[in-house]
Amino acid sequence: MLDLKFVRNNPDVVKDALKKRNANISLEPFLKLDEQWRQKLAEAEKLKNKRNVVSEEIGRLKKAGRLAEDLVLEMREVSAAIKDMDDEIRLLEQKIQLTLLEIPNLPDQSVPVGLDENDNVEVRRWGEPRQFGFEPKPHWDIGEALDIIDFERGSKVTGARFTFYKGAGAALERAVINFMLDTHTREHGYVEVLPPFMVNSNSMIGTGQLPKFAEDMFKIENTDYYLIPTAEVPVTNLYHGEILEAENLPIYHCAYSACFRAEAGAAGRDTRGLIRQHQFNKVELVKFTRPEESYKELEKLTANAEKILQLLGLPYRVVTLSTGDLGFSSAKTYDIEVWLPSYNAYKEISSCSNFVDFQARRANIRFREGKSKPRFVHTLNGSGLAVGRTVAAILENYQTENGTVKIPEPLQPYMGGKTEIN
RNA sequence: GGAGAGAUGGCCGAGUAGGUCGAAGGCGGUCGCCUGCUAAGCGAUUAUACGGGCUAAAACUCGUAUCAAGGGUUCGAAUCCCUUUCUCUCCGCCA
Repeated sequence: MLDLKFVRNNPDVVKDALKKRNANISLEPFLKLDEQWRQKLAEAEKLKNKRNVVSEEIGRLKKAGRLAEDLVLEMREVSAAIKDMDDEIRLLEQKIQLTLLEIPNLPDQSVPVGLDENDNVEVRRWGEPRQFGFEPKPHWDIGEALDIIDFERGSKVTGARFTFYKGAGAALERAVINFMLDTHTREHGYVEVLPPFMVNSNSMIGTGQLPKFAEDMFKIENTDYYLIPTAEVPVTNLYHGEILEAENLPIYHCAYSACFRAEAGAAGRDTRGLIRQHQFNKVELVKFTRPEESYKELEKLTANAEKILQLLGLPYRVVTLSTGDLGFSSAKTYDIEVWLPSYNAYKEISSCSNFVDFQARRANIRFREGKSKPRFVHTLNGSGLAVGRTVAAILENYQTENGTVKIPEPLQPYMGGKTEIN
């Protein structure tokens, strides 16, 4: 959420940002509502002041043993008027709030202006895509042939885009999760959190999934709970409504969770394999920082995620998302894309974003430095990494001509010393 | 699921026969004094949000709101009533 006062005082800056994002939102209704609201508020507050002053007077008179019927009668009417005005004001506030909640974040100056993902800018590459001496197979064929991934039974038991991992497949998934968590906690200084996999709507508003993107999520019937689309939601909201100690910043958390996405509007995309599932595993990195440090921390967070791919020996590239491809809450995002032979392309495996104070304002997460007023922290997060896609990348990049898969060295201790899936 | 108790400021904790309570006291924080240094001590100060005024912006100032959340009674609610949420204790159930 943007600062109400900022939008009021800098409508042109906001309009310009919306244009860069190709967001079709007009600010005019908002500005008009804000004007109305402030006027009504001033009127109501004047009346409330009168009521307070006179009520005090009534108390004084009664104590002195005098009656004050005329004043009581007058105040009865004033109170009724106040009630009506408060109703109007509340209605205006709700409208303003809703508008504000649906305005996306302002892109950072350094974000390339563009229409869509085609305008994303490559920042760097690591590793060389392997030259196969044979026709490489896609991971869904490898997984089925080795009997370690079962797509068909996933569909039978639940539905499309749900999958069973089996035997060495399940073990590999678990190994990747543990390897990532251990690396981030031991090497990169993150404190592990194991969050709830459901959150209430307030938390979803805090990180920006609601009110705009309700159709992307699974809601639990007859409750206010949603399945989390990412651990970002519970972990960022960990400090919802809190004032943090400045000396404790930055706070680094990493978290494993299952992630649930309705994938509304993704029909026909990535229909085969592990790439686009309704449920997948992810290790998430979340940071709370001082405003001055957030962009430096974004670089570090991205590097932490890249490190996993380097250790696993998976080629990747990093791109800066253009204004047209930037997520709703983000001010700047780097996508890390891993090389997938089946796609003959780099495919997103991590998204590292700086939300600046956008989420912090929604979730009311602040910090206090000495005696100064509380300020909003900056929040960041990134996948460190998407586990299913990592497993897919391992299967494809480490496949052998005879259909087996070599296990990357760092994962072998997590697989009981096993070096190959066959 | 049943019965009961509770929710007050950064923290702890007073305050309920409604009235000057944004809220005693303590802790913590900040500033000053004192002390060879540290500790201790003394004094002062210390909520947040929003709106208006004044500003380049602050500071400042005026006002409003906030004692879990929402509603009600009343001229007036931290205090009374209702609903919801959460916490704790006991019982039941359960991995």
